[in-house]
Amino acid sequence: MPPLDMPADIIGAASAWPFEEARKLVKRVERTGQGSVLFETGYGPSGLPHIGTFGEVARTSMVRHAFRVLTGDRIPTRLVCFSDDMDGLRKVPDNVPNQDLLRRHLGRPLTEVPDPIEPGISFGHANNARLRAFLDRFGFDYEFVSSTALYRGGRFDAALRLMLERLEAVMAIMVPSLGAERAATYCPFLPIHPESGVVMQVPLVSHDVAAGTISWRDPATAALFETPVTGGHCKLQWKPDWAMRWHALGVDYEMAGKDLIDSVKLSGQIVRALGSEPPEGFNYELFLDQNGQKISKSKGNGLSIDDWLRYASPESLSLFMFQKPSAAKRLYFDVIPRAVDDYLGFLDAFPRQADKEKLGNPVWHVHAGEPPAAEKLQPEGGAGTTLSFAMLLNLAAVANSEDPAVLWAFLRRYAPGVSPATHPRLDGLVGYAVRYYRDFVRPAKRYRAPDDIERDALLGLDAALAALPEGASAEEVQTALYDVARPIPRYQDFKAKTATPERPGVSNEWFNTLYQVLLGEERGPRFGSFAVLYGIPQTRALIRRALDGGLIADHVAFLAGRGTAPA
RNA sequence: GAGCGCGUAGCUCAGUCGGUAGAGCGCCUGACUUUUAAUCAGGAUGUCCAGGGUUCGAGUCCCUGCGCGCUCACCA
Repeated sequence: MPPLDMPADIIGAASAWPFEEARKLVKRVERTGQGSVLFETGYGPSGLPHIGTFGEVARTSMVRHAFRVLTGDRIPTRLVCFSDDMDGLRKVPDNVPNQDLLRRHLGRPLTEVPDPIEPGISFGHANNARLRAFLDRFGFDYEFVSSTALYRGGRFDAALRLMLERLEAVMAIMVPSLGAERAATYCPFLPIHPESGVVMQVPLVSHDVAAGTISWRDPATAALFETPVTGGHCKLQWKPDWAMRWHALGVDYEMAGKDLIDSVKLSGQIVRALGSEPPEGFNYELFLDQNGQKISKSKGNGLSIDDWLRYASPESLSLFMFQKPSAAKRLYFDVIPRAVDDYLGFLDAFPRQADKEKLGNPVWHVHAGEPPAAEKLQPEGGAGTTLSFAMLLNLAAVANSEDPAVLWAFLRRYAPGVSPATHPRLDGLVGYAVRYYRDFVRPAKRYRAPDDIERDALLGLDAALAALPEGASAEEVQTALYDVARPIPRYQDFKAKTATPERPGVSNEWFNTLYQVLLGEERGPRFGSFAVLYGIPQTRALIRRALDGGLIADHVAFLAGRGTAPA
């Protein structure tokens, strides 16, 4: 991290939430005198990483960076992404193949269940690898930690023996939080069955602190087992597990969703019973879908991480995560363009801002204090401006093209000399806009068949286009358009500004016909400009496809290919 | 039952330390165009949920209430 060239009082007064969070840690360090700080995020590898996983790592990284700035980077920090991969497989996920295979392994640790996709590797390990690839894709600085590896490697042994020693205290914390039925059988230790390998949820028969063992009975056979709590022979129940981990690793900071408020409370009490201080942290609000429902993987509502990254940059998602973690936010497709344009706007403003504002600017947090320069378009004789994503989406619709090169042709008209080489991030935006067009705009198109009058008019237009000289300008095409329609009574407009009885104007209906029949839209671009950029021969081909019914047939096929019915 | 979040323009939402209410979209007018909507300039729009309190001053802080929604109470 490069040194931050800002006065200490400005940094000290920074009020963005990552700074507020980091100050809790500064106080903690002052109180305890500790020489380093550990951040943790948790992950359950029973499924693929999701957008909440990203949010938690991104937000924790922002707090970590703020802490480093507040302390001048004098206190070493680490971020651990902890995978709870020794957890037993509770139910077979609906969205994976080989359901039978998984069903045979129900109850066993995820790292003992074969992966339904990749042979020769466990479900837990496979999902761990997916998580790491996912995090690496964003360039997060983290250390991956496997629960299974630590349990089996003995890293938790001392903490596990301590918990056994303080079992009464732990029970006293947990039991009141449980229903009567569960309380009667609750035990924080979950022995791994030595024969079946299943993570057993059984009542405690007895325990031996000196030996470090628990005794329990197999409910199926009534056989009595004595199992060491150490060495990976036992796992802990969720809340004691969290607490034990905090204690054993010395976790100083972990945030969690508000659904875990009670868990944080109980785990905090347990970690105190083990003689450690619970980590700092806060509870962020959950994400909702378009209708205000909680996003859940099983329901498949809301937005997946892949959905977002198909249409927008990781930075824009990072910005979304930065903004108001304490408010429940709706997370669905429509918020993407807004997030992208907010991001571009903040990036644009950053160089103009004073230090104090910079520390409050989301891009400072998104880019760990070093936001890149905004890519601007410089029209001839004009000031540079940042092209908004909203405008690019319009352009993609206007260009009626899934080809980024066509959009670049539009952009060069505005600012000659620009290219993907000079504006690589803008090129990324162009790619996103094109995809958005393909996935949202194009499916909504409704092509209309021309009637006889329209058919004649289109034939006339085709002939007029054919008669244009090579390299005709947009204006010449536009003029040709008017001249084709002017003699046709349906399109004559005698109320137009410049209309005379001899030379009537041309009504909007003519253009609307072109949009509806040729582009499948109710509105469209200035047609002269469109035809030139799209290409005169291509436009003529488009007209022919409209006349022979090809456009409608193509669109039906396109929709069928996507599995959607025509609009 | 317990714990939260939200309520601001037609819609979606910002609003930092308490100091004359903002953005985007939409809408209206105009520029450009031979009259259409990539663009540009300008404009209109508010019971800041309600009531009370603190204050010289409250969208903002405190209390109460109303409405909408979420989470937890089995597991993680």
